[in-house]
Amino acid sequence: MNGFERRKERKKMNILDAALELFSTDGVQKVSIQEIASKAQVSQVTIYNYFGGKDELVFESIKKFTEDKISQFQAVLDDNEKSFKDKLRDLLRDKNENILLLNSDFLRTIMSDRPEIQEFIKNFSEQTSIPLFMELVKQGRNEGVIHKDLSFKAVLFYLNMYSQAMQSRPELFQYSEEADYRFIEELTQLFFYGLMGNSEGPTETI
Amino acid sequence: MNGFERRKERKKMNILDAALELFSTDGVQKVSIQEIASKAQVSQVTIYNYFGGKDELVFESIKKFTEDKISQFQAVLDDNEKSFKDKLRDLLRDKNENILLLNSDFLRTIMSDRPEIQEFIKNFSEQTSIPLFMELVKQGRNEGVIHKDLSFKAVLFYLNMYSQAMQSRPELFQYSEEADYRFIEELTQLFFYGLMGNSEGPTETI
Amino acid sequence: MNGFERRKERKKMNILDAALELFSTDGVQKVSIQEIASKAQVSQVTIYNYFGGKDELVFESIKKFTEDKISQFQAVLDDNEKSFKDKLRDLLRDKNENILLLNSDFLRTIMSDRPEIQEFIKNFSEQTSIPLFMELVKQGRNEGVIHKDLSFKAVLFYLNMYSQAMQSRPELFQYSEEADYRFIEELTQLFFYGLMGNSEGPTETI
Amino acid sequence: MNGFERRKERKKMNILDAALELFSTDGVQKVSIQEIASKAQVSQVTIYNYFGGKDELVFESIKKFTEDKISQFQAVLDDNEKSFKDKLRDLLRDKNENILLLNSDFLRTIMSDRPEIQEFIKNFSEQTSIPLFMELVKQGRNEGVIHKDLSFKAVLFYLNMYSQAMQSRPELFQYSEEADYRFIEELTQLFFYGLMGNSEGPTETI
DNA sequence: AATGAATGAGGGTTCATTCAT
DNA sequence: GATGAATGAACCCTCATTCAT
Repeated sequence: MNGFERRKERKKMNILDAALELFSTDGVQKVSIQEIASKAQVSQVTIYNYFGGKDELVFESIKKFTEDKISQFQAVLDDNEKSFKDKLRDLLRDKNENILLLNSDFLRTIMSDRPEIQEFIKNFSEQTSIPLFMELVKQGRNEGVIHKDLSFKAVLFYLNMYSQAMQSRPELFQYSEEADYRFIEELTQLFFYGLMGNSEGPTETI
Repeated sequence: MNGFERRKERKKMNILDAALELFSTDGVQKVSIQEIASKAQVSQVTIYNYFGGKDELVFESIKKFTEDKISQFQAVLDDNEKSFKDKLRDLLRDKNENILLLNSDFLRTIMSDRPEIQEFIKNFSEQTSIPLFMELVKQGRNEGVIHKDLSFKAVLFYLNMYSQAMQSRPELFQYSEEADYRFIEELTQLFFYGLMGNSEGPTETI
Repeated sequence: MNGFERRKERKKMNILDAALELFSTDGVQKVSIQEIASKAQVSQVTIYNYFGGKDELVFESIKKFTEDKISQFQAVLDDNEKSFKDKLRDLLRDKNENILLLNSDFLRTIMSDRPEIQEFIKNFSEQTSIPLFMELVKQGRNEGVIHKDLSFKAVLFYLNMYSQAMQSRPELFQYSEEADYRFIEELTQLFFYGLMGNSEGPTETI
Repeated sequence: MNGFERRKERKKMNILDAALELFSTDGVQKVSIQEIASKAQVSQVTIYNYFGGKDELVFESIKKFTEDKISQFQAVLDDNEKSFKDKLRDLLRDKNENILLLNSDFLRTIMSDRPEIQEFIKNFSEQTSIPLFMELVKQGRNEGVIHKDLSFKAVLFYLNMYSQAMQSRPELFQYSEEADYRFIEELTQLFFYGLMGNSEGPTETI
């Protein structure tokens, strides 16, 4: 890749990063191309030259978003030293955003009236995201922390639910000064033992 | 209230209903005053006369939304015949929309850049929604289906999480022809006994 | 029609007049809505409110144009006192614009890529313009100035050709100070006797 | 001219050909530099390097257009074997585009607001086009098919009028399967004998 | 009181043109 | 010398909002 292409690629990334951030924060509809251009420090027209229009830009943003997420995911899974619980903790807590089934707020809003994007997400889930995730669940079963009678589908839904909940209230899970350690412990309890709890002693924190 | 005022009040309600439905479906940004006026069969200007502007209309819509929801909630709670589990089922499954902590997609998007609305939601939660909810949790504890060591805050978060997850995938929980009963049972298991499960037999479906 | 409607109607006419004039002069493509709005002394948006968009405005302009022309045409034809030659002179010379088959430059340019407009023109020609014109040709035949063996179609084409040519060079036909009377006489000769001419004496001027 | 210059010249021609074709078809305003560049398979900037800007490109296109036409014209006139009628037929019918007075639609639209182009056309007409044309008229007079009393100016106008009419409705004059031979004959009649016709028998078709 | 009419501001997009390699 | 990249200006259009009846 020569100098031209490298600079072009970098600019495209700038634009996509700017777009992604603004879209996530304010919603696709509300963000103007002008805003994105300003944030990425390019002219509006450059965005049109690269992406063709707002619709396509949104699409590309989503592609980048999912690819970024999945590679983070992959990185965690690939660490053969870690236990299921460790990996889970990394996935759920440390990453500030996470997509297992790729149905974060951001995506859901967009998908509503964009069939091509729906299609893309569906394919991506089935072909890339879910297979990866199955590996993780297998490990959890082998290590005895996922009940063997639970179907994969149910576990997927459950983990995804937790993942989303944590994303939507990240402040509750970060070990900040104000963090409420007891609260986190309780959620761990709930995660592993449910609402009725178990009679045994305390568990580690996820 | 005389005839004039009653007609005025009815028109206001028409407008709010129309607005709420459109806002929920398409997002606040995307819905134009013209659309709302058409749906409510009034002139655009009438909306301005009644509400002052789009911002105020959004605010009033949210107020109505929360009040509607809370009265549904109240209705369920007030039925002294029902057990905790029954009430929970009604709240989680039967209502197609539910707000415990009032942080549905719809609201979260709007709140982002509207401090007055954030304030309103916060106050409403603290003063109206959460107290109601505490009643429910108490009943659950008394009936032994909520572990007594779990803090109210944790239970609140947990239930809210389930509620949201069910809303985001309503198709998984409706008893339609294609419903996967085993899946629903499993989620019930997860709800009460967590990921590790319990050694006992099956539980009822929530 | 009340005051509201009358004012609205007048504004619509202002806009159509402005549009028509600019379109004729500079071409549809080149004229911006803003220009039309300025000339008609309304806001751009008013144009959108009335006509919906540029395409529709163009269409309405054409409709008005054809209707105006046809009523001028009708007025000439309706005068039962006039001979064929007199009417022809009025049609060809006095009116600065004339449409027999409605294929003036203006229209031809627009029609090229607008099937609905083509359709409209075709229908208008067949149902309104041509029938009127046939009346005129009949009179010409009866008065012996149109050779009886000439088909209607050929005469139509011929007159239309003259009409267009005169429109495209109006300065040659106006009785201005610089007018070249001999030239006009010659064209009359050509009109009635063709390139080879006849052996008889001079004819009147059309 | 060396290899470099020859290649450059060829590129210029490609560009002019592409421009001319697009301008004629879609109008100057509607055609973008990008379109021309694509059709001519060069970069946009090359067009700027060669021609300086769209205005100049339009001008050069017109020059090429007129030169092409006049050399076609010249070719027909130079054939000393052909009679006036034969030449006329070639000019009017066989060539799909023809400019005698150079006032085709294409040119007229452009000229409207471009004084330099108006000037060029005027000069070209007076110095090149019209003198050539006078040759033709002389031949017609000598062969007795143009009445000797008709001024050159009138004949010019007349032929030009026919030429344009034929261009604007080429389908009526092509000897296609659906051609209406009687119609063409009638127009020939009109051409030579005018609206009143002559008493003699039929004439050949032009 | 209620509404049809009117508009300023802003959004997405295209284009002729210049810059920089 | 030729080109991919970049842009200011302008266009069509929509929307929240105000005016005038």
